[in-house]
Amino acid sequence: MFVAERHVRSRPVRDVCALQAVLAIISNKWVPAVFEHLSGATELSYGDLYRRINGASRKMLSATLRNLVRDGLVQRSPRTGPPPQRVYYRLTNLGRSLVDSLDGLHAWADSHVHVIEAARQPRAD
Amino acid sequence: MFVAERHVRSRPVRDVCALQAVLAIISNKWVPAVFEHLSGATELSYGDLYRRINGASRKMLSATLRNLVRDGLVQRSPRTGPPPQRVYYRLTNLGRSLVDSLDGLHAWADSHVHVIEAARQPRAD
DNA sequence: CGGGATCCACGTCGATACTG
DNA sequence: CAGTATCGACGTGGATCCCG
Repeated sequence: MFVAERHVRSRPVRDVCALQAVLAIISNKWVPAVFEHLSGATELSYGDLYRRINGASRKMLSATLRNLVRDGLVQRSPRTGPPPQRVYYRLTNLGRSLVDSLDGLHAWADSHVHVIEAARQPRAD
Repeated sequence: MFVAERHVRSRPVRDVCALQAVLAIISNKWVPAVFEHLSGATELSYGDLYRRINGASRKMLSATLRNLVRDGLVQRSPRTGPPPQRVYYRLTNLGRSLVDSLDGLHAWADSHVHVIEAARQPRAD
């Protein structure tokens, strides 16, 4: 896991691994969508998320949520009651702080992604 | 590529795709390390980077740099001169702005990654 | 020195079908 | 409603060898 731990003299390389670990989490295809929707509501059921996130299969949504719960970013709250049982998901405080920290990158992406895609054009495709 | 473009009524979902595109770039294993090292110097040669980034094969470093150049985040400057030819890489302005925007997430990762890993423990590894 | 070509292992993602 | 099981497609990453 440790990418660079030597030659740490004057320059940063403060902890690329931590960043990598977080990137590994949020770069899973449906994580950004889940974050986006959960940050816009106090809590959403599995079905709510499934309907809102277009394109994700149930399996992928389940796996995504399970991983986020495992990492303590999302809280799972099953409603043990009448037959149509529902499971609600919400961001934990940790999850919200991550979404907040992601905001800067999010804004950058919104305003610069077109520049990147434009730079890619010259190479066909 | 477009994950969520429908059902954009009142809630955000401002542009998850842009974020995903950027995440797809920076979540490539050696990108964070390359960014880190290039942001700590005006320019570094291929060999410099290869020596600094421990664990990366030449192939992966090449591919990583090629992609970053393609996306306009890194500039490639070959030194056409004496036999031991060298190729220098440096961040473009676009690349630097991305690294800057990544700083918030980087800081978050440094201070919270241990919490996440602690949360993961209970499930045996 | 700075790469590219090839082959292979592995993980992610998707479609489908099935269960409590 | 809320998932799990299985399979297959694809992409990333790594090792090795070769080239200018």
